[in-house]
This record gives sequence, structure tokens and C-alpha cells, in this order.
Amino acid sequence: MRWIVASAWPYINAVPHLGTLIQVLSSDVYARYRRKKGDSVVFVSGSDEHGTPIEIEAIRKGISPKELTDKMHSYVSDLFNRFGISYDNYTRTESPTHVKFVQEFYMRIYENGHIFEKETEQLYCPNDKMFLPDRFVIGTCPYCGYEKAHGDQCDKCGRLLNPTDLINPRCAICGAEPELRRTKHWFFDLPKFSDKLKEYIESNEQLPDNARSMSLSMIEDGLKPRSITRDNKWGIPAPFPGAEGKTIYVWMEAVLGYVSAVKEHFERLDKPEEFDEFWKGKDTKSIYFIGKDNIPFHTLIFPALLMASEGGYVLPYNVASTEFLLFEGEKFSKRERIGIWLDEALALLPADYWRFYMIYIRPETKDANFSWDDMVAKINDELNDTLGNLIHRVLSFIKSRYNGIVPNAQLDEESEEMLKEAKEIAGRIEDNLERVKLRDALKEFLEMARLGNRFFNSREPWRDIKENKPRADSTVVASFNLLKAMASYMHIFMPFSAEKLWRMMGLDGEPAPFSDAFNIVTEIQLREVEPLFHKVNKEELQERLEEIREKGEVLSARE
RNA sequence: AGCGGGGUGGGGCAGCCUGGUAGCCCGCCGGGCUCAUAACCCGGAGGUCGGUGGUUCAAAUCCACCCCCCGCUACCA
Repeated sequence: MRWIVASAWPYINAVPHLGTLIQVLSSDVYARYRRKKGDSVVFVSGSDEHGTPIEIEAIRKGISPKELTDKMHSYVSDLFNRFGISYDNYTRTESPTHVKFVQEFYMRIYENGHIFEKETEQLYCPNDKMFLPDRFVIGTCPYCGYEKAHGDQCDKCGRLLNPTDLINPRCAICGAEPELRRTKHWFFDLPKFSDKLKEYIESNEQLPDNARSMSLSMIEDGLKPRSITRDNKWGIPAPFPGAEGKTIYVWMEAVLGYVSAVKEHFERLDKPEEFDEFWKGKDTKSIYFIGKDNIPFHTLIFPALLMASEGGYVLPYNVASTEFLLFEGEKFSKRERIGIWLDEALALLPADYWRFYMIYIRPETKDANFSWDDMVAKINDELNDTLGNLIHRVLSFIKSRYNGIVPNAQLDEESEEMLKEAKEIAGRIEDNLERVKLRDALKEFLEMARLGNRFFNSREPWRDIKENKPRADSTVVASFNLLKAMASYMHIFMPFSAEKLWRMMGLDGEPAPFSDAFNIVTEIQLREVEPLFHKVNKEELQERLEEIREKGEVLSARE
């Protein structure tokens, strides 16, 4: 089976925070799972770098947008690397392959007759010489009198607004008074695809409930044409006749990155023909990891675009959407510095600790909350004590009592029984992963560690070693092989630690694929053994974070 | 306002779709073990599932209404 695994493209006007990491991490765990199962996987994402906010950020910094995103893209790529995200291609929307693909793709839809043009009136800032997105117009709310209402909605009374409703409208960038100007835009005829989309969604059983119900209700309410173009300078030039000076709206181009990134991947491998095999193959499945705010783009607009292109592309098989992550009960906020940013996170703790806790609280059924107390408790009690200690007690026992060599022993019935139970747990881990219940999968994984601790405890090999050597041998071989199987499953959640464990266990290469996870090995010489994890302390972490911010040790702390 | 999600022992969550005397982790109390990072293992106390009404032999689980929390509403990305 071929799989395209993708995560939403982060918008890189700033360093991403932990909320963004949820999707990136989830997709990585899933991609690693597919590979461990032996599937053929292409795992892609990239930096979303066009659009107004980045243009403005660049102006603020006195550099060009390209300079800004060059820097941010390499910074963010590096962060994802350090988090162990196993992308086959983490690219960017400035990639020539992407730009060319987007232009050709939209020309094709245009020629297929799914795009029309329309004149609209929009506010324009004569000072910044640009049309202003609704969000970038500020003024007094005509309903409640709030003076800092945005052009799309008043944050005070919650009413939806048009920018022209605002009393005393001002440009959010420079404060000048905007003027109304006529402009022409190109629209994608989304309503035309309503029936097909409805059928597609209804027949797509594995879509999560939140994605399905939200999408169907939007179709029910009636879809609207979506504008494709913007009057921005920073973006991909719209290819339509008469659209000179316009660019493609970031969202309408970034989703196509899922396609272009795969194309680019195979071009780099010098196997361009495999792109078609993947994206147009009958046995290809694609899965997208996104937050719930992105659902309509992935269940409606993206599939409709693929349909409209008549290019034979596979429609999304699954859109694994999560709810939101809150930080100590509040929304992440750059301005108020509520949250933790990815570069700060890595300066605080090793990547695997974050991977563990973020998957542990993955917001699968409802909004989840990051809390220091909870994180510290989970890392100390479960990651360190339950898992870390099992590994260490088994390996150090072999070190001290067996000269670091796993004996060659016949497994007795009880040992066989334990491994059989472990296999059943492994089966449940895989079931959960198959259904994209990553959190449950991780919790089942911890069950393996509990099983190991129980086994080691009741078998008391420290006693047998003096009185009943063969029984102790069996305990040790079974425990060692449990760890070996665990390393395979651990590898998808915590790759760095799993690889380190594998090396300590004296094994070569990397943790085995699932099919070989329970192949029994003996007579292995361990390498140097040391604890895989350590406990953390909330106060120390918070103090360290303060320090990182005060000293501006990482980029996000300096922004 | 409309739409969507949620309200389960002290804390964090699962179960609800496919109704049948409530499950997991932490914490708490008691016990065991000493190989291990004061780690591990066993047992126990503690909830009637936001409220009201209804369907049913039976409801956390289905239906109706109500209360509270959160998010979204498509030219922010």
C-alpha cells in the first residue's frame, strides 16, 4: 500500500508554538507507523510563506519578505529535524516546483471552466499602497462602540462586520484612513461541486466525526465561490489572462503543496514517474493531520480543486483533525507570551519528552490543556518511573549478574505467557494507530512496560540467580526480548530514545519493523548502559524558561 | 445569533454511536519486594455520570427542554 502522509503547512511569520507541534508530531508518528508496517510512505509538509502577515512582518523588520522567509524556513526546518520529524520532504511555497505546479494547476482549472472573475470594492491604504484584508482594518464598532473592532468581527461584542461598517476606519498597519477602491478578483466555483463533495464525504467512512459533521453542515448551508486571487505583492503570480499584478491567495496555493511536495520529492530522487504512481495510483491513500479550524479546506476546497483539475489525483482518504491545545487553560498568544515556542521547548527538554507528553495529551475528543504540573507528573511517573525504570532494571541486572551477556535459555511457560500477552498489547497498539487514536496507542505502549514490571517483580530473578539459575535465565531472556519488542513500538513515538535503547541493548541498525518485533534473540552482548530518562522539576523548568527569555537565547525569545 | 465540541470519584481522562448494576493514570490509605532512577508489585477507600422530564424490564449511554464552559462562522493564516 502507498501512503501520502501530510501535516498542515505551518505559517512561518513566527516560530511555531507547541500547538502547531501537535499536527506535525501526529503526522510523524503516523508516518513512522506506516513505515514500520512495511508500507511505502511519502511524508511531506513545508513552510507556508506568502501573504499579508509576512509582508508586514518584513516591512517591520526592514527586510524583504524573501529574506525573512529564507531565514525562518531554515530555522523551522532545523527545529523539526531536532524534534525527530521524519519528513521525506519538508519544502516551502517559494520552491520553484511548487510555484510552477500551482500556476499550471490553476490554469488547468481555468481552462476547465471552473473559474470566473468579478469586480469587488475593497478598502485600500494609500499610504502602504496595498489593499487591506478585512482583518487589517480597525475602527469603531457600529453596534457596541468598541474602538478597536476589526473589519471582519468586533472582538468585544462578537458581531460579524464588513470593513465598510466600521466608523472611522483605519489601516491596522500604519493608521492611515483607507479608501474604497474597485478591484477585480478570480473566483473558484465551489458550489458547482456540492453534490460530488457531499457524496465524497458521506462515502468516506474513516473521516472523524467532527470533520464529517462540520463539512456536511457547510454543504447544507450552501457553499460559496471562493476567491483565489489577492492584491498582494508577495505570493505566487496569478496565471490568469488579465490578472497581472495579482497573486494567488495563500490558502488556495498552500494546500496544493501536498501535491507539489511529493512531485518535488521524486524529482530530487530522479524518479519523476513515481509521482504519478503515488498521487494518481488506485492503491494510494492520503492522510492529513490538521487542527479543527482547517477542516473545510481539507474536506471541501482541496478535494474540489482536485476534482476540478480533472487530473486523476486521489482524494483525501482521511483528514485526521484534532481539537485545540490550550496553555494552562488559556489560548496560546504570541503577544501576551502565553505558551511555549518550539525553540524554547528544545532548550528546556530533549525532544522525546515533548513528543511523549504532546501525544499523551493529543486533543482527540476535546480541547486539551497543557499544564506544567501535569507534564511533570506524566514525565516523572510514567515516562521515567514506569518505562525508564523497567529498561534500566532489566539491563543493569544483565550487566551485574550476567556480565552483560544475555544467556541462551529455553523460555519456560510463564515467560512464553508473558510475551504472548505483550504481543496482544502490541496488537492493540497497532489497532489504535490504524484508527489514528495515537493517544490510546501510546497508553497501550505504557501497558507493555507495566507488564514487564509485573513480570520481573513476580519472577524475582535476583532470588533465582542463586537458587534456580535456569528460571532466572528464562526471566532475563523474556524481559530482554520484551524490551526489544518495545523498542520497535517506542521508535514511532520517541525515536531518539528508542535508537539509544537499541544500541545499549547491543543490537545493530535501528529498531526492528513490527513483523520482526517478537523474534527472540539471545546471546547478545550489551553495550554501555545508562538511564534513558530522568525526572524533571517544575520550578527548575520554569526558571530555565525565564532565563532563556531574558537572555534571548533562542529566536522566538527575541521576536 | 447560527453551527460544532465538552460538562463522569480530589486532579487529568476513557466509556456514550452498537442501552444492562462505572474503567484508566495520578493522588490518598495499607501491605509486599529490594534487581532498579526512594524506583517496582499487590490490595483498599473514594463517583450514580451538569439539571429536569421522558422512552424502556433496564440509561452515563436514546429523546426533549434547560444551565455552564470552549471553539468556529469561510478576504488572518
